[in-house]
Amino acid sequence: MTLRLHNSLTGRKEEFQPLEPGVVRMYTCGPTVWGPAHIGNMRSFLLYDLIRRQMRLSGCEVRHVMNLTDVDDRIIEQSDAAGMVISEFTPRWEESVLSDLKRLRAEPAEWYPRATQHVPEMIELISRLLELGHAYAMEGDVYFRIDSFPAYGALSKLDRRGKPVTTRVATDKYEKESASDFALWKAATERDRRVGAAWQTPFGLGRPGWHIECSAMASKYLGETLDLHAGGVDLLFPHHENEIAQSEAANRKPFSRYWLHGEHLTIATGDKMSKSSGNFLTLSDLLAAGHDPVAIRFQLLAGAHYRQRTHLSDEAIRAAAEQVRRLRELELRLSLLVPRPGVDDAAIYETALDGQAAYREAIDDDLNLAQGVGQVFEVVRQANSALDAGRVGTAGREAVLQLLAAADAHLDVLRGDEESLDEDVERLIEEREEARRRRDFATSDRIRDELRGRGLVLEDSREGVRWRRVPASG
RNA sequence: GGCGACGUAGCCAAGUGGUAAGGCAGAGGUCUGCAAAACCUCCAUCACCAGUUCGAUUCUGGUCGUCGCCUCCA
Repeated sequence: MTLRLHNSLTGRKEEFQPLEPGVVRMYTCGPTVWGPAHIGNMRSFLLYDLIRRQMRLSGCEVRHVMNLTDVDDRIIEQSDAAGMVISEFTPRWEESVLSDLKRLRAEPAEWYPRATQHVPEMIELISRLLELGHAYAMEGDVYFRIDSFPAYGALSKLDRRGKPVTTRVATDKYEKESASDFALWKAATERDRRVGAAWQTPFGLGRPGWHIECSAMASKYLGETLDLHAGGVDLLFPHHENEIAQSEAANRKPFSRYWLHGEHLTIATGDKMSKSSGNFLTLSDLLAAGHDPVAIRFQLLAGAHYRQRTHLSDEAIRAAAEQVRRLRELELRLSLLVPRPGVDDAAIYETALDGQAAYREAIDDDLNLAQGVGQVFEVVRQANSALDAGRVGTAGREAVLQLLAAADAHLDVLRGDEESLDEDVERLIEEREEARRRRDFATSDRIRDELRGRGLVLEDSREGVRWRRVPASG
């Protein structure tokens, strides 16, 4: 069974094969760095993480570009308001996004190119479009001529003939040939110059339009045809549609063979999270509320299929944390197990193998991690049951551990952050063990309650006492 | 107005033409000095209506509801 992905271009699930066997070229739309990324952005970025992990697991070398848009209207506004040039303003937010990604254990992309560092590539691309008649200059702006590209609309399936042409015209300064022509290059304003967002080019002093950076940087790092391009659904139109138009008009080659679009994370009411409207949560907000980043990762990745709209609630994140705990708990039990020689563990062995197959199938079916995780937990329950009954041997243990590892290759939640206990806490735990040996349960219970108040739960097991952190309380 | 998606138990959620995975929460048990953990049991007829079908949650049509895109946005 091979990976099948839902391709937005065709609206169907298709088998994924990279153009060059063994190498996957993927471009994913990153953030505009004018403020903190919100947790909905993170959902998309974790989708990219899931894709690249699966590609690597299937034996491919991954070449992954995620752009950082570091020049746009809001960046210019904010920089100007802060009395800065944009190159002083954006680094802080770049760092903020990259740090969030790290906390959520996203594998780093191979490249994080910045728009402002690729102006020459954009100039070249725009020049080619001008030469080929796909673009025209007008009073310092350069527009893409949509009528010159008949395939326009193939991705978004928008029928542009019937489209109302009102709003767009009103917001643009100059007359365009057609209302839906979009800007490749924008003449610099006074403010653009003031904040360092203006470049000297053959078409005049100006700055890039929104879409051109992706076309220019994608081909620079990955070539003219990508295997896969991903982004949030809100980018499908016009951003991705325009990328296709620019790239294919210039290169006369397909721009990307597969398009993946991740659904939105909504706010609790079901409405879209949006930076500009202010109704959004950041990773920092959730961490401040006491949530574990690993639980957030689990929920964003496996809480729902990526093409399903969903929202994060405290309850959902707590449920995810509990699932993570159960996975870790099982792994620990298995690792501590000393199998009895000759034990018959055929049942759990078979169950684990079936689970592995089911898990793999779920992932192959358009990265259905939510379903895959369901399969894993079916095995988790049975493995715990078999452990209770003493019916796990070496083969069974290995098979279950393999399943956990297979899932964790996507989830990446088993490994905990290294944590140690304060000395006085260690001493208290030791004292309690002493008391228990004396069967002085009053003392031992008092110590346990004391530690519970400090956010530590103790578990007595055959292998000794274990501890774990929980929200501190009484 | 145009295009589109979704509506499954308290919550998160998978899925299929033949009477609905998994997780969290909850209830009752087993185990335990007591707990915790683990396990066992219980907990939905899939928004509504009509149609197709031997049979629909899954297909078709309609109704209601929620949301998205069409304009900067993962």
